[in-house]
Amino acid sequence: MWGDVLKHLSKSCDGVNFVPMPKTPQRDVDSPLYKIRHSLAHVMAQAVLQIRPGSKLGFGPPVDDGFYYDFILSSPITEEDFKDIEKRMKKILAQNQTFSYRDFPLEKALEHIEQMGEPYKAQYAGELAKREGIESIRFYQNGPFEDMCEGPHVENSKEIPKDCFKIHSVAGAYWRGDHRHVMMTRLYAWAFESRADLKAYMDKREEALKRDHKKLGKDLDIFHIDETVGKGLPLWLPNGTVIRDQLEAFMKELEFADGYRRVATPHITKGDLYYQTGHLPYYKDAIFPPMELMRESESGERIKESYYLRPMNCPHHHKIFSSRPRSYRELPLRLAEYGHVYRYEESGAVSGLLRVRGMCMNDAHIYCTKEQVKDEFLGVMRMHQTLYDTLGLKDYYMRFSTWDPEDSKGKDKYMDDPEGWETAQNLVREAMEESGLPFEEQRGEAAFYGPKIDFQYQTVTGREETISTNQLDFGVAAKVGLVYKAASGEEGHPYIIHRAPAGTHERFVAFLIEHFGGAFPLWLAPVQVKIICVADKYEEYGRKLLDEMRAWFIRVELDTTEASFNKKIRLNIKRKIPCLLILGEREMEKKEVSLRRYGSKDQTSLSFSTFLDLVSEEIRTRALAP
RNA sequence: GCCCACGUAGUUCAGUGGUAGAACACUCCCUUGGUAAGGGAGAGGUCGAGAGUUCAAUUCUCUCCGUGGGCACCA
Repeated sequence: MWGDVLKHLSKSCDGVNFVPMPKTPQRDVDSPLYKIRHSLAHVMAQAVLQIRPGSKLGFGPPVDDGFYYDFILSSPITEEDFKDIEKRMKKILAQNQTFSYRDFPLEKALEHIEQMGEPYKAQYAGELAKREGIESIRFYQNGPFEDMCEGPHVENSKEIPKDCFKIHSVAGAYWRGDHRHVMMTRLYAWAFESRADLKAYMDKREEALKRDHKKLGKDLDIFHIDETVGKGLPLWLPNGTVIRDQLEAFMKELEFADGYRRVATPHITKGDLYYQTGHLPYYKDAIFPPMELMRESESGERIKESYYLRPMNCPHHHKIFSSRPRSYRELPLRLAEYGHVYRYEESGAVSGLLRVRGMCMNDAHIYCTKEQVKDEFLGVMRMHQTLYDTLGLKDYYMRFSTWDPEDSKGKDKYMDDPEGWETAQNLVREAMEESGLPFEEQRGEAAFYGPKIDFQYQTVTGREETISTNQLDFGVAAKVGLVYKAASGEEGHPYIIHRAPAGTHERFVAFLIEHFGGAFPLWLAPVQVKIICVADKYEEYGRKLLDEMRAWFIRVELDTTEASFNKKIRLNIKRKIPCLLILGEREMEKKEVSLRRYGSKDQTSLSFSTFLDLVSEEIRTRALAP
């Protein structure tokens, strides 16, 4: 049996059929759809100015499913106004307005925008004017509406179907995406090339929302968030705990096979640790306020001790590394822990299981030499591959998150060591290029201590989140004083890989719920087998099978409710249980079971022993489907 | 934290300036049933919390808490 387990592990680590999706398709600005969306944004602005004269304009670009426009409104707009705005937009479209543009040389453009009385546009124009290579600014006109805009647009509003768009939400958004600026009102609309496309999109969306982990989490009794416990502090119900435990068991196997060593560390720590590691300044906004205890020293002095709920596991693991002198012979040292961490996320950021304040992370730190970095980094990528392949996760892309020294918002966001950044980023880039894995670089998304590969996934509502991460830390070891004795006899600081292929249980399970629509593969399903008897008199046979399956650690239940047979079938299908076993006269006589798999209306009869073999094998191999 | 919306039974939702209703779930009784709702009865709500307006507030106003969608944030 052990041989089997190990065979399975090594097998699943072979081969590269890792085919992540590219990020959202690049926008083709010359496509009809782009022009339609962009033009509709101008039309919407025109309509909004009709009902809210004196409002000022921000930006109004196309987005993946439509467009938006930002305004400083003369008086608020609510959902009740959407119909009116749409009606006015349709009227405008019917006027067959021509979209035409003029290019003004800079000086004239600035003068012109001043006359238009659009302070935000004027501010942006002023910035454009200072940029190199810009000699003129374009203004688009349709009907009475003029907007500073690069285009392109449709030639005439009659090209836009009157029923291909729908305003769907109003939201606040900071001017230029910066929270230090004024908050504008953003109107979002969906827009497509035709009514049929719009309808298809809306139907698909409605269908997707049925998979929302918050809805399914409640329907399937996976987790509960109780406001008396606290915002963002989910309680895992028995069903959800099964999923966590199975996932955790899988990761522990993978980590064992790759030579990780497990550790266990406390959830709290004295503040001194964070002062030593220098984490505190970077995290102070996201940390729960410390617990403060007073104790008395021998001399009667009152001494204050502060304990923090840890926002990350790294410093604890670093202390394990430094608990005694280390030799290069011990590297790479891989310390793994499914560790609980607590972060005081801002109230507006907390959402379902996706952004929480208490979470459990599939964490590990690999301490290694510079020469070992590439191999170790790729080893982690392979572990991701095994996990993702096993779960059938495909719709993600890999983001190479690098630092941006020019980031005006985050001057203090990164460690100040340009050379270190350069080296670390090159190591990651080389490793990734060697592996042939596709990735997209994004500046300004790095961790404070180094570059990383983030696995970006979309929720059913279209929000992008990181589910897994693989980070190369080049600087903390020196800062914290982590050293090893090199072969030369000199001391060196290890590179540290921080990695979490299964992210946090909270977010990862949220994605799995949505990915599987709540119909989990057998190995993850909270209840794997449900026995339904046609009549009470077969329950004894059912109980016998139940006991036998339990002995094999199969999660099985016997339906003893008094509901009608039909109703039992219905309720158990609604719970998305993978295997329903129907027992009656026929089955009992022949020592058989009738099996109905989730998602199929058909059923097959087979001997109980065959069923047991098949189910066990399916669970053991963590198969996605029978 | 900011913008908008929302908060009524376990769940999904209806409703009202004169202190509430449906369906499903739950409990009990009848039904002993072969593949997605058998029949009946019952129980269940400080209408998120607090304050204000009013003779009277679940309903109107304000504050807080929570939820959803955005924005910002995301070690």
